[in-house]
Amino acid sequence: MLNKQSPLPMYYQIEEDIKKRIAKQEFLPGESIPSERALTEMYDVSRMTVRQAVNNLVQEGLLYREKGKGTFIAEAKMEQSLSGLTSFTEDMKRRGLKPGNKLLSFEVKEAGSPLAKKLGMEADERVYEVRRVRLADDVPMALETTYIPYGLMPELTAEHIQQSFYAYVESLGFTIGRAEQAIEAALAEAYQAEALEIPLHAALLGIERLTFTTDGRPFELVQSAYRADRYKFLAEIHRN
Amino acid sequence: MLNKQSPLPMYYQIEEDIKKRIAKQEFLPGESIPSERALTEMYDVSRMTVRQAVNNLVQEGLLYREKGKGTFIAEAKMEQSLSGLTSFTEDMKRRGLKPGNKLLSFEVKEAGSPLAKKLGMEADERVYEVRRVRLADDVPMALETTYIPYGLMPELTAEHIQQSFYAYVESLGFTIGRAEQAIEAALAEAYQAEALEIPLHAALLGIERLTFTTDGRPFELVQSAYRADRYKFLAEIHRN
DNA sequence: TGTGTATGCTGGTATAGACAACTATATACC
DNA sequence: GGTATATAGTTGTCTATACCAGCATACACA
Repeated sequence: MLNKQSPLPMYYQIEEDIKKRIAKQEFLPGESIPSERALTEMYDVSRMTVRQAVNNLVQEGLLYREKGKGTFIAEAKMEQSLSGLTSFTEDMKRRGLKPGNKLLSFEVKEAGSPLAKKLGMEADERVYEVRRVRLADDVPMALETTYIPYGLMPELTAEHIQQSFYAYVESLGFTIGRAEQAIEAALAEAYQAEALEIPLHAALLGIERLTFTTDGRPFELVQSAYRADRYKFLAEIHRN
Repeated sequence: MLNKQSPLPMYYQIEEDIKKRIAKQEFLPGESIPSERALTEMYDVSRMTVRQAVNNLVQEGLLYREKGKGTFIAEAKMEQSLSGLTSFTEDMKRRGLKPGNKLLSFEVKEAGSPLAKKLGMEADERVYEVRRVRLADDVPMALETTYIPYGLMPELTAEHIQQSFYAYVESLGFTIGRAEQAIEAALAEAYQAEALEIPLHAALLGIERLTFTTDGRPFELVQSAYRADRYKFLAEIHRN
């Protein structure tokens, strides 16, 4: 069942196995999974190891515990994990659309005061400014401007951005942690209407995202304007 | 330091103590906290207990770990915890505004097909429908319609809703778990413009929230239209 | 008929110890 | 001066065990 020699920790292998069995409908929503002590015997590990695996799945929302009764499968979610920090590309693929890109500009300029404050840098330091139209099934979906501190990654090229920026960031040894998002509604101005091929004053969904590494340094600020007629923002939140 | 007789678990007391010391700036952002073995001695508990406390704080985003180096304080967040499932009332208080309420209607009616599907019930079952204008500092902020399955809480009154609905739900023995939110932009229609005292075709932020108990049963569907000129939706998301 | 109560299950908390993997620093050597 | 190498400190993983608290059931007793 488990590979004790594997470099993958055993609690992780157990997680994957339980996920697989839920996916195979071996366990059904509302039913309980075997007790922790039973899993201890099944996987031949200690109970603490089982608990580490189960805790992670509870954290993800796949399982829930009830003291004195057992651990149960949660109802299936409406979509494959709404939560989590994803790129436009991942987001569109998940929705079954073909993601596309049209680069409008790629420049390095002085940050200026408001931007510098958000990105935790000095106003006279430089940032990359990348402006793009984002496409879904070849139709304009959003107008997006990304700001990245130049000092953090002086080797960055338009290609890195166009391919997988997050993968590039992680290849530099940063670990992507969390993001703060502000979402608001607005009316399309002339330049937005033109780029997105929509009427003037059509509804837009504006999303501003500030993304941080795990040690709390901001590394990108993204300002997007999505066509309201084609895009809904989906999120999942948990009670503390 | 810790009270070993307390009904509060020791890992929880340790969490609170570390939080307090961060708040007091005894530990500063970017600095490391004492090593797990040091904390083991300080609190006179086992290392696993310390790890349980620290793990929870890492989960909350207050700390982050680096293998082989230590555990560090994360940078302060821009606001007091953006994440988490909160009511309109809590949300407004957090923003420093005085929350208010104007009840438009409180009815029980047949769910009908689309609603029933979302709430996991039959189309001929009944739901509460509560329509309200939400105020902030006495100014209309949002138009809100809430649907609640009648069968789940047949004793519900307008007062429960007006005071603290979530507290009432939990007093019935349900545990509030997670919510799925869809956020979109729209233009104000006539009835919305009137209720919110804004021009026709002004921008609106539409939020639809489906809230579940921990065992996966949906118990409320809320459809809100917020004035875009006065409201931004803030969220925090984490990388998986 | 009902009502305790004992029992055996569940998850929750906590201990003490072990070794692995990773990081930084000091030391010895060339 | 530069480069291995040892070493000590860190978090990561895992074991084996113990007792507590909540829950359901069966059974004895009134």
